[in-house]
Amino acid sequence: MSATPDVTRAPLRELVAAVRATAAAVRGGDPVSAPEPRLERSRRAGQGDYSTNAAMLLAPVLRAPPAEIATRLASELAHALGDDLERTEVAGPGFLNLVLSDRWHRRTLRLVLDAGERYGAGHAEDPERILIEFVSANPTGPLVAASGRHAAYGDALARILEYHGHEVSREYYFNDAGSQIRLLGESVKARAEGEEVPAGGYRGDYVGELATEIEGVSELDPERVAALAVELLLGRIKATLARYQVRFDRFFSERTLHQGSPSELERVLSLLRDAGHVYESEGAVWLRTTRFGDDKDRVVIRSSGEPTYLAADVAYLQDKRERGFQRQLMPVGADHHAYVRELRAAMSALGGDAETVEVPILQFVHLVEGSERAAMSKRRGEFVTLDELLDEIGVDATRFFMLQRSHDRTLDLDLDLARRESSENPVYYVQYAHARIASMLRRLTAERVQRAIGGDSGWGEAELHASERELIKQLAQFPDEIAEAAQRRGPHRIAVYSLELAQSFTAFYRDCHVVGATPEPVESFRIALSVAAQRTIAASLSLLGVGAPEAM
RNA sequence: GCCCCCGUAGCUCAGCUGGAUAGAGCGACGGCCUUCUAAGCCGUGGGUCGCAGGUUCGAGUCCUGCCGGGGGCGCCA
Repeated sequence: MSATPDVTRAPLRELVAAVRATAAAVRGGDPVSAPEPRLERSRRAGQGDYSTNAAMLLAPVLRAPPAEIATRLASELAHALGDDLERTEVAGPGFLNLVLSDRWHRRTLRLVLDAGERYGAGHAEDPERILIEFVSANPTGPLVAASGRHAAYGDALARILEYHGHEVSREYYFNDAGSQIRLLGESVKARAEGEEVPAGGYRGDYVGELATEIEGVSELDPERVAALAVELLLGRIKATLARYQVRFDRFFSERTLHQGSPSELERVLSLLRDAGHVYESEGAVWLRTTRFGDDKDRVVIRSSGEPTYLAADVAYLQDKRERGFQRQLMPVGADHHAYVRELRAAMSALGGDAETVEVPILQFVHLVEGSERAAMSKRRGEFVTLDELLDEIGVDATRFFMLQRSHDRTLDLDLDLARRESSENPVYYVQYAHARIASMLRRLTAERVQRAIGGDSGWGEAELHASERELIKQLAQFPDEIAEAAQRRGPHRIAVYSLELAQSFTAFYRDCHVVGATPEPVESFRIALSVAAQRTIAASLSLLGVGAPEAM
C-alpha cells in the first residue's frame, strides 16, 4: 500500500525488536529452537508498562534460573533502549517488567501523530487479493435482522482487511434461478389470484405487496412473475444495505452461470470431468468430493437434468479464482457449516488450494426485549426485518451491537439497551468521547491546534500523569489490534478496542485539564494527545462502519 | 449415531493462540454537576472459568473423556 516511512508505523514494533534482539544476544549461538519472546501489556499497576516472558523461554535453553537470565536481559535492554527506559524489574516466575520513561511516551505520541490519518494502516506482511462474498441472501424476501449480522461482519472485515493492506473486493451472490425462485413466482401469482400459495411457498406480507406492484400478474407466466419479483426484492435489499452503510462492488447473478453455450457451469463441470473427479450414478452426475476429505460424494446434476446449487456455487468459485483472487472469504450462517467441507473439496478438485477458501461461521442472532425472544426465521409471517431493526435502534447501534461479539458465538441483541441514548449504551459511550474531544477543540483556534500537534513550541518536560501514559499506551496498541482483527477475521476486536480507548480518553479527560492548562507546553501536549485520541477513535469507528459525530 | 460451534459474575460477553492476584458492560447498592459535553465520573458487592483426568516451571487457554445448550448430517438453498 502506501510507502509510509517505517518509523511512523507501529510504535511498539521497535520495542518488540529491541526485546528480541536482546534475548538473542543473551542466548548466544545456541542452536536449540525456542519460541520468540513476547512483549505484553502489563495488566496491573506495579508490573511496569510492558513485560516480557523472554527469560522464562530461555531458561531451559540456557539451563539457568529465569530470574538470573532476566537480570542479564535487563542490563542488555537498558543499553539498547537508553533514555526510553525508566527502569526494569524482575518479578514473579521470571517476568521482566519494563517501566518506560516519559520520553518514550512523548516519542510514541509523536509517532502516532506523524502517521496521520493512516495510523495503523498498511501493516499486512503479505498483502493479498481477497474476495469476500457475504450476505448473499436469496432475493425471495426482505433482509431479516440476522442478515444484519452477516452484513455488518462482512463489511467491517472488508474494511479492516483493506486498512491492513490487502486488496479487497466485496460481492453479493444471489440465486435468481432454481426451485426457490420458481416457488416465489408461484407464490406471488397465487396471492394475486386469491389462491392458496403452494406448499413450502412464501407467505409474508411482502408477497401480497409484490402481487399488487407487478402489473397484470395473472396474465404473466410464473417464470416472468418470478423474474420481476426478484428484481423488485433485490432493489429493496440494495436499498437496505445502502442505508446500513454496507457497500458491494458487485452483485453476482447465479443465472449468468447458466447462460450461454457452453454455460460457465458446463465449462467448469467439464474441467472437473477432465480431471477425473466426476462420475455418473443412479441417473445423476456426482462430484467425487470424498477424495478431498468430504464424508460423501455430492450430486452436481440431478437425475432430472437440473444442476444443484452446489454446481452453480462451484462454477462461481472457479469464476472468482480465474479472476485472480488469491483468497476467498465467504462467511455463512451456522446452519450452513456442513457446506464448508463441500466447497473446500470442490476447490481441491479444481486444482486449487482448499486453504484459500475460508468460511467463517456466523452464529445466530436473538433479539431480546426484556425476557422475550423474537423469532428470526423467514418462515411464516413472523420475522423482524433488518429495516424494522434499523427503524427501531438506528444504523450505528445496530452495527455496533452486531460487531461487539465474536462472530462464532450466538448473539443476544438487547433492544432495550440498544435503544437507550446514554452511556449505558456502549456505542454512544464511544461516540460521546469523540464528540467531547471535538467540542473541546472547538474552543481553540485551528492555528493553536496545529501548533500543538506540530510540537512547535515544545511539549515540555513535566512529569506525565498516569492517565496520560495510559492513553498513549492505548493508542500505541492500535496497529496490533488491527493486525489481530485482520488475521483472525475478528472485527469484534476493534469494537472492544474502541470501548477501551474511549475509557482511557475519558479517564485522561477527568484527570487532566486540557484547554488552559499551564504552562503552555503542557497545554500543547494535551491538545496533541486529544487529537491523536480523536483520530484513533474515529478510525476505529470507521472500521466498524459506525459514525463519529462532532457533536451529540 | 457421526460432524461443527458454545458452557467464564445475577444477565450479555472479552480474555491478545500457555503467563503473575481472571476482566468489561448491563443490572443491584452508595456517592459526585459554580472549571474543557452529567449522553459523564467515583466507590461497593458479586467467580469451584460446566465436571473429571492429563501435558509442565505455569492451564480459562492445549489433549482425552463425560455432562449441558445450539446447529448440521437432502438429487433443498
